Amino acid sequence: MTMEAKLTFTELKQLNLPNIDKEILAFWDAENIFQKTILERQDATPFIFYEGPPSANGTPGIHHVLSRTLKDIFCRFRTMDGYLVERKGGWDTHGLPVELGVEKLLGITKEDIGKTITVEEYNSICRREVMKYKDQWEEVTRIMGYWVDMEKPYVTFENDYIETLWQLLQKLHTKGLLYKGYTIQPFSPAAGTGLSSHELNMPGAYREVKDTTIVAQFKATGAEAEKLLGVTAEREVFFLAWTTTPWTLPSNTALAVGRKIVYVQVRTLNPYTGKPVEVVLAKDRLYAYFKEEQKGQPLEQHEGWNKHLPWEPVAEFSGEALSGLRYEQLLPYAQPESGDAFRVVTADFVSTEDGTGIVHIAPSFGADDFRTAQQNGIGSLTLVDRQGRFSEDAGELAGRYVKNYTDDPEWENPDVFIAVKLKEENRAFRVEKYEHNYPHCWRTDKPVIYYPLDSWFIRTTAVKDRLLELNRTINWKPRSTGEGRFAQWLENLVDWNLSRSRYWGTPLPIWRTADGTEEICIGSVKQLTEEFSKAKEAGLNTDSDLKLVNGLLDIDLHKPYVDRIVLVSATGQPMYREADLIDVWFDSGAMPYAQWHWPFENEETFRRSFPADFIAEGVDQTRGWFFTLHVLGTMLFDSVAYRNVVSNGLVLDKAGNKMSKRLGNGVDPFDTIYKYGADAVRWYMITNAQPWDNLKFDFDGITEVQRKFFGTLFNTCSFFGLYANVDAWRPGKDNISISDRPELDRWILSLLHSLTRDVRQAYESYEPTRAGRLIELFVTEHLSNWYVRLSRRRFWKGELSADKNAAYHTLYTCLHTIARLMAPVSPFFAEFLYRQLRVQEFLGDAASVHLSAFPVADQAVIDSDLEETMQLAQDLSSTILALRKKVNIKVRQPLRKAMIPVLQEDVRDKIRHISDLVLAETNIKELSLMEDTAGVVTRKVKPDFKKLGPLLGAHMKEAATMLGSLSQERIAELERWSQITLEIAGKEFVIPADHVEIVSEDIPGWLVANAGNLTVALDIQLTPELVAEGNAREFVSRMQKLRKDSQLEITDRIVVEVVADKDLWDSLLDFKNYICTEILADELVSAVDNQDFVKLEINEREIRARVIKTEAYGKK
RNA sequence: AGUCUCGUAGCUCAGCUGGUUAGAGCGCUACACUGAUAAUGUAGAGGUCCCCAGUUCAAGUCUGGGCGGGACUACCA
Repeated sequence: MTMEAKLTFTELKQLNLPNIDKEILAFWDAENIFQKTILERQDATPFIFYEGPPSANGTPGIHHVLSRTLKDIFCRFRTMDGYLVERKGGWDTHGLPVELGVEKLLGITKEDIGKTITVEEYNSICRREVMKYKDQWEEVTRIMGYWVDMEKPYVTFENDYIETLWQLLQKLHTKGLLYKGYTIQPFSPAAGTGLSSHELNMPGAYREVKDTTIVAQFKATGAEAEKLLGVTAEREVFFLAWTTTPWTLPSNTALAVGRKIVYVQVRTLNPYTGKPVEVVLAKDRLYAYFKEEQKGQPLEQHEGWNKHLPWEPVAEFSGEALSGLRYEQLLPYAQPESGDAFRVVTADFVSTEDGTGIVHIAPSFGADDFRTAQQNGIGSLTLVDRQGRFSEDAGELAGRYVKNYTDDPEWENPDVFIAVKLKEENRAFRVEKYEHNYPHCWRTDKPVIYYPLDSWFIRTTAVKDRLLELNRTINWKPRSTGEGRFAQWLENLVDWNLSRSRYWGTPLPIWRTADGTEEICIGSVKQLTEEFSKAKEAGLNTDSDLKLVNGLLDIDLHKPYVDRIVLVSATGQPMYREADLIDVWFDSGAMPYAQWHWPFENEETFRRSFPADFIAEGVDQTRGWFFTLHVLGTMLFDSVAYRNVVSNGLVLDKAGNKMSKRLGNGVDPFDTIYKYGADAVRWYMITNAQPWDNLKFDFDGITEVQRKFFGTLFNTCSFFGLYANVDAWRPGKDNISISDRPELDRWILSLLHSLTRDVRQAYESYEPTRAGRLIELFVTEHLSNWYVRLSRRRFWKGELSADKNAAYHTLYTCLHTIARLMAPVSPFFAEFLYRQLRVQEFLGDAASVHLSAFPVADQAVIDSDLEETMQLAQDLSSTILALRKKVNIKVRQPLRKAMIPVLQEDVRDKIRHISDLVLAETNIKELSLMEDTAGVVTRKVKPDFKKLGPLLGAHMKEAATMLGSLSQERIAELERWSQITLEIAGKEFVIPADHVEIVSEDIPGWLVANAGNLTVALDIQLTPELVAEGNAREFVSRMQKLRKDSQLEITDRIVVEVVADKDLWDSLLDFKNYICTEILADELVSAVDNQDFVKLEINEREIRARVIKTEAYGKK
C-alpha cells in the first residue's frame, strides 16, 4: 500500500482483519504516518497527554491492551480534531518486583545482599533485568496500533531522571514539606529489627496466645462532659475501653468511638471496689457486661453482686455526640510533647463485635491508632524502648520488659501489675485472660510489637484542603472514582511515607550528621559536586575514586555509589547519606517534570506540557499514580497535574474471575490480536462494557464483533465498490445537492449527521463506549439493513441516472464519514476503509484517515421529522411482514392493499411520504389511509400519564380505568369536543384531548396488527392477476439464481427459453417486460424440451428453462 | 472491617430528569429471502429488573436497610 491512490475501487473478496492489520502497519511504517500526525501539526494547539509508565519487568497482558486502547482513542480523536498530540512513552524501572525477580533469578535472599553479592553487582543485574520484556512491550504496542513515542521514552533509572527527582525533593525540603518522622511498623524487639508485612504473613507467624486483658475506666472530665454526661465532683462517669495489650495503657492518648454507633450511659457498681460508678459503652455491648435481670436492681452489694452487677441505664448518645469529650489520663507517668491529647475521637474502624465499642488509642503501638491520632491532631507517648522495655519516664514500670524477651525466669508480666494497680484505683472494670491470635517474629519466636520506626515523609497533610479543592476541578471518568474513592482517600490523608529500605531505587538525597542536628538535601549533580569537593577539601572523601568530567561528578546516582560520598556540615561535621530509598510512586508521580529533565533542560517544553489534558490508567492507580501526580502538582505548582482522567476497570475472564498466572486463565494479547485482528479486540473491549466497569473477556464476543460490525461494514463497502466500478462512478464528480436527493438519501444523511454530532460529543466527554455503540447501530441497522437493502436496485438498475448518482454519493459519504468516526477506536479498519474509498479523482483527501479531519455535523442536514417518518416506515413494514407471516403468504406474492386508520393529519402526511418505500418493501399494491373511521374501527383511549399526573394526582388510578373503558360513542364525543368530563369521587374533571391518545384497536373482519399506536389491516384476497404476478416474480428469482449458477457476469445479457404449461406461460407473458428488465433478458421464448434445460419449480408447478448469453444465442 | 463499584432474558449489555405493555445483540425454535450470499430478513419462546421496607397517584429508576460478585485500602482494641 502506498501514498498513491488507486484508479478503481479495489474488489473485495473476504474480510480478513489480521491481514488488514499487516497491510496497514506496513503502510504506516512506510509513510511515517504517526510522525506526520505530529509534524503536520507543529503550530496547532497542543493536547497534552501523559503516558503512565509500565514496568518492562513483567510481560504485557490483555488488560494493558484495554488501558492503552483507551489512551489511544482520545489521542487519535484529538489529533484528527486538529490538535498537536505528542505522546512520550516511558518505563518504570525501580521497585520491589524488580528486586524480587532478580533474587529469584539468582536464587538468593535479601540477606545475601552485601554478603554473597555486592550491592553494586546486585543493582547492575536489576538494571539489566528490568528491561527484560521491553521487546514484548514494543511488539504489543505496535500490533495493537497504540501510537506512542517509543524512540525517546523517559526511563526512571537514568541519571537525568533521578536528578529531577532530587531537585523536586529539594524544593519540598526547602518548603519544610520533607521531614523525618516515624511510622508504626511490625517490630521484633528480640531481633531488634522491623519486619515486613510479607514476613508477618508467613505461615506460623500468627499464634494463639493467652493474654491478660483489661476493660479500663477512663474518667470523663471537662465542661462538655458535665453538660452531656452530668459529671460533677461527686458523680464520676467513665468511658470503658478494652485492651489485650495492657502495657500500652501508659501510652494511651485518646479514645475512639464509632460515629454511627449508639452508646449508653449506665449507673452501676465497680466490681472490684464496690463503689457506685457510671460507665459509657456501646449499646450493642451492654449485655456482655450486664444481665437483663439485674436491670433496675438497687445498687447494693447483694449476694454475688460482682458477678451480676445491678445496673440501670441513664442516657443514650451517638458516637458523634461523644466525640470531643475529654477524659483524665489513666496512668500519668508522662505527658505527650505535642498535640491535644486525652480526647474522644471518632474512627471508622471501631466495631461492636468485641470489647466495649470504645477503643483505647496508643498512637505509638498501633497503625490504626497512629493514623487516628494524626488525623485528629493528638500527640503520642512512647513509653517502651526498642529493646521492648518500659523507658526511663515510665515511672514505677521503668526498665521492665513488656514481654519476656530475655527468657528471664524471674520475669513478671507488667500487664498483671497494671491490672492490679487499676483495680485498686477503681479504674478497672473487668480483668480476664483472653485467647487470641497474635503475630510472632519468625526468627526469634517472640511476640512482635508495633513500634514507631524512622521514616522520611512528605507532609501531604499540610496541603490536604488544597488537594481536595483542586480535585474538584478534575474531570473524572467515572465521576464516582474522583468524588468517591479518590476524595475519600484525600479526606483521610496521612503524610506520605517515602522511605523504602531497599537497594534498587532512587536514593534519598539527604545527608545528615551523626547526631541528626545538621542536614542537607541535594538538588542536582552540580550541587553534589560542589559539596563533594568542599568535603574533600575538609579532608573527607580522600579515598574516593570519583572523577570530575566537565566539572561534574561522574557518578551513577544509585546505591552504592552515592553512599560512598561523605559531605561536610557548616560546623565541620561529616554528614552521611540517609540510607533510605524513596517510594517508586514518587518516580512516576514526578514524570511531568522528570520526563523533560526539567528544570535543567527543556524549560519551554515543560511549561507547554503541564498540566496534562488527559491521562488514563486502571482504577488500581487511584492511590498510586493518580495520587502521586496530584500531590506533586499541588505541592510544587499549586496546580492539578491532569484535567481529565479516565480510570478503567479490570479485565476478568469469561466467568468473571480475576485473571491470574496461577489459575492460568489469562489471555495472551499476542495470540488474541494475531488471531482476531487488533480492531476486533479493541472494538469489543470498548463497546462491550463501559471501560470503568469490569470486562468479562469472552472470545465469542470478539467473533460477534467481527461478524456483526466489521463484516457488515465490509460487505457494505464491497457492495458499493462493485457497482461503483461497473458504472465507473467517482467521488467528487457530478455532485448532487442534498436537497435534490430522494427521501431515503436525505434520511440516511440526516441520521449520519446526527450520528456525527453524537459521536463527537461522546468522544469529547470521554465516553468511548457510547461512541462505538452509536456507530455500530448506525452501520448495522440503518445503513446496511435499511438504506442499502432498500436502495439495492437503485445501484444495479440501468445506466448512471441522477437517482443512481445520488445513491452513490450518499453511500460514499456515509462510508467516508464512518471511516473517520470509527478511526479512534479501530484505527486499522478505518484506515483500510478510508483508503478503499480513496480513488484517483479524489486526491484532495489526506493520505491517511488519521491525517484527515474529524467530521463536523451540519445541523442543516439533520431533519428529525424525516427521521421519525422513516422510523414509521420501518415499523409499518415490519408489522405488515408479520401479518404476511401469520397467514403464510410469502413476500414475493403481491397483495392488493393495506389499510391504516389514521386520525391525525400530520401522521397521514408522514405515511404518504414513505408509502412507496413500505409498498416496495412489503410487496403491496396500495396503502389506503382511512380518515373517517367511526363505525369501522374499534378505538380505545390511552391515558398519557405524564400529562395527567399533575391534573389528577391521587385519582389517577380510577381515571385510567374509566378512560380505558369508554364507549365508542363517548370516544367520538371526546374527539368532537376535544375534551371529556369524568366524574371521579364526586368531583368533575375535564380531561383535554391532548392528555390522552386515541388509538384504533381493531377492524372487525380484517387481518389486523398493531404497530405502536398504528393499526394495520391487510387485504389477503388473491386475484388471478396477483397470482400471475406472483408467478412472474418467482420466475425472476429462479432465473437470477440460474444466471448466477451459470456464472454469468452481472452485466451479461441473456435469452431465456422456457417450457411451461399454458397457464404458467400466460402468467409469464403478461409480465414479459418486467421479467426481461429484471434479469437483463433480450428475449423470453417458449421452447421445446431439451436435456440442457434445468428443472425448476414455481409455486408448486414444474417448469423447465435455460439461459443463454445473447451473443451466443445468435450463433446457434 | 471501611471505601468505591456492579447486580435487568440462558449469556453480554441498553434503559436520560420516576409515567403503568422493560428493550437490543448472541444463543435457541420456526419461517422467509437469494445479483451484499460462508451474507441477510421476519417472527416466536424466554424476566420476581438481587431481597426487604419507605416516599409517591405511579418505582427497574428516588431513599434507607440487607444479600451477593469484584476492586482498593486496612488489619484491629
